Amino acid sequence: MVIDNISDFCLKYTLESGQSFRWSRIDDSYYGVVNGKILRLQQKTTSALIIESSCIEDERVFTEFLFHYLDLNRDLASILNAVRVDGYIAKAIEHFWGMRVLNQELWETIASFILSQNNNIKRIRNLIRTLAEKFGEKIEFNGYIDYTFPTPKALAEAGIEEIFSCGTGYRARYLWGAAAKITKKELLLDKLKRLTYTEAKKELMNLEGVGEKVADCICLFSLGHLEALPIDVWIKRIFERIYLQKKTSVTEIRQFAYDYFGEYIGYAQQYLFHYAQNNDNWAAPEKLALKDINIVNYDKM
DNA sequence: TTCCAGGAGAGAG
DNA sequence: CTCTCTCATGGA
Repeated sequence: MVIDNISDFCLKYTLESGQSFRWSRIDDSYYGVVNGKILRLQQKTTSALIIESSCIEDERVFTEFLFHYLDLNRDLASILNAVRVDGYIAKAIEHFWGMRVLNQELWETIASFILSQNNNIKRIRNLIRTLAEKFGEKIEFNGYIDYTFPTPKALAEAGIEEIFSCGTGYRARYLWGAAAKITKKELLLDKLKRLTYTEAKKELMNLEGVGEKVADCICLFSLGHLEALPIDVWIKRIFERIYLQKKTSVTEIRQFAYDYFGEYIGYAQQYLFHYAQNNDNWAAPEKLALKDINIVNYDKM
C-alpha cells in the first residue's frame, strides 16, 4: 500500500527522535508494532510513503489511522512558522524539517515514559523489548518477529517481582501500580483522552512515578496536546544555556517558553531536543546569537 | 571508578 | 516554595 500525497514529512526524523521506543530501522525501512500489528514503513520520496502490514482490512480506515498516528493531519508548515522566532530554532527546524510529533497509543506511552525516568534512550528501548518478549504476544510478518506491547492486565497479573526481573529497577512498582490502577478501572484511558491538557496532566500525575515531565510526555506524544512541554535534562540545559543564560528552575523555564514560543511549544521543544542530541556543537558560542532571524521559505525539505 | 541517562518522591529547611 | 538525597541499571 502506498500513500503518495503527503508533504512536509520525514519518516526518519519522526521515528528516530526519542518519542517512540518501538521502531527499528532495517536498511531504509522501519519496523514497528502499532495496535498489535507489525508495520513496515518506508519513505522513498518526500511525498510517498510505502506501508506494509500483516493485516490491513480497510485501506481507507487504515490510512485515516496512520495519518493520525504520524500527525499528518496537521499543517506542519504553519506550526513551524509560528515557533520559528529566532535564528537558533530556525536552524533546528531547517535541519530536521518534516519531523512530526506522534500520536501514540495511550497505555504504551504511559508505560514507556514511566520507564524513561533517569534512564537513557537505548536502555529504555531494551527494557520495553524485554517486557514485550516476556508479557506480550509474539507476532510475525514476512519473517520479521516482534511482540505486542504488554496489556495493563498482563503486567498487573505478572506482579512487581516479575517486572523487576526484566531490569526495570526501582521503576517496577511504578509500572505495576499504573497497570493495576488501569486494570481496576480506577483510571479510565478513554476518559483521559477527552480531557483538556491541564486536566489530563493533573490526572496522570496522580499515578505514582508520573511527575510533571513524564505527564507532559504523555500529553504531547499520545494525547496530542501541543502546548505540553516536557522539561528533561536536555531541554533544561538548552533553555539555561541558550535562552535564559543562567541556572534556573523548571517553573521559570516553563513560563518563559510559553511566552516566547507560544501555543505550539511542544513542537518547538521536539526540534530543540533533537537538534541538541544530534549536534555536539549545539551550545557553541556563535549559536548564542538569536537576533539574526532568517525568514526563509522552508516549503520543501 | 565515577558519571550519566527524555525523573520522581520524600524529607528538610 | 526550593534544595538534596536516594532510587536500579548499564554504558561510557
